[in-house]
Amino acid sequence: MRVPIRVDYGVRALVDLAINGNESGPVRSVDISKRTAIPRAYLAQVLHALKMDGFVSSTRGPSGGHLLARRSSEIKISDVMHCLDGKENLIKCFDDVGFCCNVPTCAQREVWQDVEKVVYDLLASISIDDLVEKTSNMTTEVNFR
Amino acid sequence: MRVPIRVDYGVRALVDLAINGNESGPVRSVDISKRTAIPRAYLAQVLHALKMDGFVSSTRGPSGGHLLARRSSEIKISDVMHCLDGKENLIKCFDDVGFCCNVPTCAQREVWQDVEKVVYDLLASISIDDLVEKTSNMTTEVNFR
DNA sequence: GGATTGTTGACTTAAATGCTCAAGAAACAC
DNA sequence: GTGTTTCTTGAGCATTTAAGTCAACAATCC
Repeated sequence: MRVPIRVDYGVRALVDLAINGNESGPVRSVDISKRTAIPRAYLAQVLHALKMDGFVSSTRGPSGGHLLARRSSEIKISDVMHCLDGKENLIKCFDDVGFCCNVPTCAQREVWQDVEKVVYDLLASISIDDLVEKTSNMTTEVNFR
Repeated sequence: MRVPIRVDYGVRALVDLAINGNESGPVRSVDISKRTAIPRAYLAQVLHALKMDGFVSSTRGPSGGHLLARRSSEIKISDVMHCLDGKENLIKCFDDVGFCCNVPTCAQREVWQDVEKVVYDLLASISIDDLVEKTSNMTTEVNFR
């Protein structure tokens, strides 16, 4: 069980946008890439996906770039997960009828559904803003060393 | 994020062993395969992995087969998960230092660790025996229709 | 010896993942 | 207009992983 790095990239990009965007105008994806160490071209794809789901807005041309389209406190990590990890389920037999559940009694189906729920509930309790806060605390600690 | 079907196979096989094994002697993997709809050859691999981690025992030859090596109430789903989903982490940067955390401030690392914990805690609260119970309830319901 | 069962390793296929590249399209400056 | 800058979009690529098959082998029992 593994979370695709692309989801982590998405979260990182949004946190970066929350910190460096807004007042000072759009943020170039190249700059995000430099700060977050996410490969340029790949980040472009991630940002585009985030745009399609309404998390960020973008403008082209000089002084163009990306901005958060919602308040950072209103973007939950579960939303980002859903956007970037696809709409597929934790295990195939959820949607693919007859894949594994051609067996009349399948008790563990419910287990996997519970796992999915527990993960999404946890991620729904954390917003981009929460991570911004945490990041700024970490930075402070570093400065005080 | 997806749970490998092999983990589900493992759980199903163990539930089948708990139901059909024990008193009546070892259970042939072919029989498990027929009842659970798990491909024969693949099931053999799964059973072997389960044996290596001490969940089942096996004997060869005629009237050979597999048996639970522990009580079904003492096998947690989290154990099976650990056995069959490998010892890798939810996201690469956990172990692979410098993979994504070359950035000094990485707040979401902790988030992914929490997700991992929450999943394992849930799976640790469910035993093979719990699933046997649930299965027998399901079967009863079917019979009463 | 012969049938039966698990063991083991090699192999195949298909899909997903992470990533690059290049041609395009909008926006802005001149 | 031209040119530069930025995002957009689709194609393509390399690697890994998952799921599964197969065949030779080893142990066990009759």
